[in-house]
Amino acid sequence: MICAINAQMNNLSNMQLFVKVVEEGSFSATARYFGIMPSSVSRQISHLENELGARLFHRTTRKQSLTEAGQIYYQHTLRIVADIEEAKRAVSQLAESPSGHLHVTVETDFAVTFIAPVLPEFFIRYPKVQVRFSMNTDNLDIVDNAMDLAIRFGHLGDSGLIARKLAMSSSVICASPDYLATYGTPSHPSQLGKHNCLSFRTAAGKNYWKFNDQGKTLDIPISGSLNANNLTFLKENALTGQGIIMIPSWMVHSALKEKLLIPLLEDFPLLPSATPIHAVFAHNRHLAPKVRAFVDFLAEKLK
Amino acid sequence: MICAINAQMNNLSNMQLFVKVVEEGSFSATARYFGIMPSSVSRQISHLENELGARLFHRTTRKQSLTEAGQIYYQHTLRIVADIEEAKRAVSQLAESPSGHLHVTVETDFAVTFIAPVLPEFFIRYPKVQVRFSMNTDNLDIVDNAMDLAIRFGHLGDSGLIARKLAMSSSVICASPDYLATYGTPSHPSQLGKHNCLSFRTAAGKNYWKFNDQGKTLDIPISGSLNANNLTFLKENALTGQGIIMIPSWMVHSALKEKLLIPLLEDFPLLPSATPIHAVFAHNRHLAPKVRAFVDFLAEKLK
DNA sequence: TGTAATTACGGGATACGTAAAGATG
DNA sequence: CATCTTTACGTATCCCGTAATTACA
Repeated sequence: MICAINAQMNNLSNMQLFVKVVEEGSFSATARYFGIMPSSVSRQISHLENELGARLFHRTTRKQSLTEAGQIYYQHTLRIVADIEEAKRAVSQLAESPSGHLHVTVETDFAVTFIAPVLPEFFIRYPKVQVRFSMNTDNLDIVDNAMDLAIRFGHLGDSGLIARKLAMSSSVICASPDYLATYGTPSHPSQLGKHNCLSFRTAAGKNYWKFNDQGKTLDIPISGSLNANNLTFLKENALTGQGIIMIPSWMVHSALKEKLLIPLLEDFPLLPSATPIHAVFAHNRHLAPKVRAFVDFLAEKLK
Repeated sequence: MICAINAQMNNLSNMQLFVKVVEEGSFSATARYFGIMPSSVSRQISHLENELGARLFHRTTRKQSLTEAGQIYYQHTLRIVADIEEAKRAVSQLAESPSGHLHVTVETDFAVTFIAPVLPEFFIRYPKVQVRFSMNTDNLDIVDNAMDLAIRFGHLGDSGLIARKLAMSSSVICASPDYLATYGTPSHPSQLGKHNCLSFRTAAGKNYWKFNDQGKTLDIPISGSLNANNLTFLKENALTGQGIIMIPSWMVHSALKEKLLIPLLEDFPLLPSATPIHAVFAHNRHLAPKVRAFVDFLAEKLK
């Protein structure tokens, strides 16, 4: 069967057809315009008339004119068809170039450390995107909160979501020179039990630090005077000599360099050796360009 | 809008479905509302997303929220759906009760004699109908001139049109007493050739008057000083004694009664004995109530 | 475990194009 | 006679509902 361009003209709404017939003043001309058979035009107009319960055209085989009902319907449909086109255009624009509002949920420290520095470049590259960050200690549900993107540490609780690895985050054990001068420097993980360990509280609530001691796994129970769910807060307390912390390296990069914090137990690698950082988003099909652009951008910058 | 039973939901546009899903916040609830399967809702939304090239909902199997594209689309479609309903309503109203403008083409004299006297009652009965008369000597093309109704004498040239007989019109031969006193009273059709016959000119241009002479048909060629395409004009000339006219009885009803005109050759019936008067309109299906009302009204009044 | 969304699948309604008929200028 | 609308008809397509699957509370 030969059917011009598209298999089914079903998508071409009766209304669009009707408007075109009015403008062309001919069924045949309209059929040629859309690349369909005149019989289809005739049937679709008839169908429309049946639905409305009113004749739209006075017509013979050679010419036609609008009935009053047809005139009224045309006034309405002309606007409707234009509005439909406009609605498609508005949505498709979002689907074509990165633009619109991008909602991201991310842990504060990661945002401050990694995202903030590169955001200016992102905005220059994608001026039509506006980013709204939600920084929460607990993982926000992507669907509940209409988030386009989440940046998650470690293993992913979300299933059915697309995850793209942005970077690996390795942690380090460290303390301030003050603290070490006062309480001593541990030379083996087992000595941590006697120290004041400032621990980070995830939603899961981890109470152990794991080490690799020459192939053996050491599970060291941690205790201390301070437990918090904010890395910056932990770091500040370590800097003031409150105790020993395990913290992502990137959080203390400059502090280590400036000897404000001293790395500990470097012969006993932490387990897992590194934790992945993922960008998590809801779907692969029809992924909004704004999301793709941001994820690609972060992946590039964190490479 | 309750659509429950209907076999095919094809008419239910994707847009209406989308709007309902947004309002309900659930695919299943929407399916229940429309009386269709949840799988249909899922597929139709997916189809819509494919057409638009953008995801409309963030969703898991339990809940959903609008994407930015979805929000924008919703703003548009909400209005569009309302406009579609309004367009249907506007047209259907015309299709339900007699209302709107009714365009009628009719011969002047018939309108003056028969229609004008009963119009007040018509307007009382159908106050929402406005009638616009086009009085032309030649038959107006119904389609070309977007006429809803034509009132036609004699045999119908229009084919493919619906005709409803309103009345039979019989004609009469007559002249003024003055004329007859001056030129004599014909006692047989054959004598008409010697008289001044004022003839009516139809589009066809009839040059004969036909009589039934005891079973035999007489074709009498007509000639005279006056030929016109207006019955009132002919009648006025007859009244002033200009000649003999053949004219519909109803045109001269009172003139005959008041002896201002005298019937002639009453023993020789005219052929055809009576001419039908038809209401002619373009279609039977979806006949607009305003048209049906007017035709029924005329048929009732001319009964 | 119960409910919601998705996907595969089969049957039936739908809508297309072809073709023929009717109408018109 | 060329062109336009309409209708009949056969077939390809689409869409629905059923049912199985996966995900989530």
